[in-house]
Amino acid sequence: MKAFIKVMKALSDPNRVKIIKMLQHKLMCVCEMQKALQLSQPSVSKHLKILEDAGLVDFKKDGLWVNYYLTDGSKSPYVSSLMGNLRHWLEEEPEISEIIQRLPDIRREQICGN
Amino acid sequence: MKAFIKVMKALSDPNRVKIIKMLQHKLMCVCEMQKALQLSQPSVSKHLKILEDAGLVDFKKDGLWVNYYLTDGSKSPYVSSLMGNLRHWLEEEPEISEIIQRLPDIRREQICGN
DNA sequence: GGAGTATATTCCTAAATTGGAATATAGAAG
DNA sequence: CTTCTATATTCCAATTTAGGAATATACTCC
Repeated sequence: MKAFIKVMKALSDPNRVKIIKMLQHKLMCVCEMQKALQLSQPSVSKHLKILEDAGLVDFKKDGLWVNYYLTDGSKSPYVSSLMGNLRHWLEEEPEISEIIQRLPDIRREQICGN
Repeated sequence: MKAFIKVMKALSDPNRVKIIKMLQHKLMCVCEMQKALQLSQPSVSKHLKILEDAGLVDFKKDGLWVNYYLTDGSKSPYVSSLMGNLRHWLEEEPEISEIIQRLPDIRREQICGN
């Protein structure tokens, strides 16, 4: 039950859902998401921790950068099912599609260091 | 997006999930759920309102009783998908199965009026 | 009409959540 | 080892949430 609630809570915040939708398109570092979401860096980090604890995302460090990506959810039926559905869900939502459209213009080299 | 978040939030609380799981077995009135969940009556009513607003449950009045039941979710892909999954999800959770076991002994005639 | 009962709503409190500012950590580069 | 930079953590304020007590509403029965 606790695991299920954790996943639901993780997906109960618009910014976290946006993170999931962005990661469907590419692996991203924290500062790229910060730029895309227009949030403070600590706030993004905290959202990512919640998503990680729920088993929705994982990361690999690459020097100073921390690259986040979606898990396959193989360890949890809740995660795998919801992640599958989220591939097509919300695609038409303006809030989402606008962010996705801007994604190609967000590159870490141009953002970080500010 | 708002509709999606509403559904996720509705399913982010253990007591509300328990309500959903109970309603999979039978239509219930508020005082029966109150007994099963060991919660105050206002608290149960408020949970039910949140579930209703999310499109997960609906009700029919029958005299003084208000009978709640699960919607088919035909108006929302999020609801129909999650409700489908919740048919088999959490069946093995002790928190859930214990409540389900006690369900047959909970009859409104013996409860209400106290 | 009035009394009684099941449910909803209001009001208040405690706890959880979200956000940013400030600070700490980790790794790269000199 | 010092400096710089990307990220994590801590701390605090504002908002939201969950709970119960008190109250209001709706329906039944007389």
